[in-house]
Amino acid sequence: MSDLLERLRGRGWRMTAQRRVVAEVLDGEHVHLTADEVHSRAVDRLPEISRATVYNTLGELVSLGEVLEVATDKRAKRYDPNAHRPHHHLVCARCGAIRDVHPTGDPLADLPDSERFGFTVSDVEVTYRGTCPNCAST
Amino acid sequence: MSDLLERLRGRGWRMTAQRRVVAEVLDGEHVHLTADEVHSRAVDRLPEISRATVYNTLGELVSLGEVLEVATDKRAKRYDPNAHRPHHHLVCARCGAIRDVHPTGDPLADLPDSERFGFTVSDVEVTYRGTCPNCAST
DNA sequence: GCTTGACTTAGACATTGTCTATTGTAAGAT
DNA sequence: ATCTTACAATAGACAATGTCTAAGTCAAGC
Ligand SMILES: [Mn+2]
Ligand SMILES: [Mn+2]
Ligand SMILES: [Zn+2]
Ligand SMILES: [Zn+2]
Repeated sequence: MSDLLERLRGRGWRMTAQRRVVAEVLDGEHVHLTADEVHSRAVDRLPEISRATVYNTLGELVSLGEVLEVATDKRAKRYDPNAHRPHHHLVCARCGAIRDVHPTGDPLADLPDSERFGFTVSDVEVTYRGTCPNCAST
Repeated sequence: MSDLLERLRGRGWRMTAQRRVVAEVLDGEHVHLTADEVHSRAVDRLPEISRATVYNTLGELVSLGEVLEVATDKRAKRYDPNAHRPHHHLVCARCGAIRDVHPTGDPLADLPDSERFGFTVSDVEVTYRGTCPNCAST
């Protein structure tokens, strides 16, 4: 992920302070941030960055396939910089904590043709829900 | 599903015209409606019903386990009256069409203990994405 | 038929996301 | 180094979705 900026430059991305900051925020320890969380962390480094730019940049990163949009939260979209290693998510229903998980087996193979209704199925998103150890102990 | 109203009455639900209309809308052929779609269909039958009541009633039905909230759409929550037969969803990325599907196998069994991080996992939501036959042919 | 606590309502407010007109600037050309 | 210009950033309006409150209404038990 540290070469994200290089890859983007190679793709003809114009490098600006704002885009660099958004990429750096995504590259940090916090995965699965909402757009607003990305914005507030970006503001810490570049106070004048606007909300619109954060939304634009996130949208571009998604289009480029460098970041995934995940719908684990029923309120806001979350942005996942871990776009290159397929995985799914485990979410605490109480506090919202999110972990990447790697289930065995291929969920796509579990959908027989008779259940595809003529669709061309290209992707599966699996969300496990439960209670995290922290929330269980309180 | 036609005895939904009976079940609710049995649970001490006070029966009002508004709640009856919301239940009737959910009971119709249209599954997976957004709150606003439920409201607009409810208004056809009971013009003075308010948005707040629709949101309240949907929330109550979810709490009672009679309706499911599904996050197939990254914009608005969708409400699924098919709460009593476990299933997952197949979504057209182009037009948003949603189908109920019944994959083989149990996705919960595919998540080994080592990938549960101490969570108590109680539920799995699987969303298959692709292109519906209608959208593919145009 | 009353009474009463639960229900509904209008509309303000909050959150999340999109769009536009204007201003600014990264990067190639000179 | 400076110039040029197409692309990017900005403020803020607007849109869509969801939540809350204070006041009025009514279903259901007596
Ligand atoms: Mn992830
Ligand atoms: Mn369904
Ligand atoms: Zn938790
Ligand atoms: Zn379609």
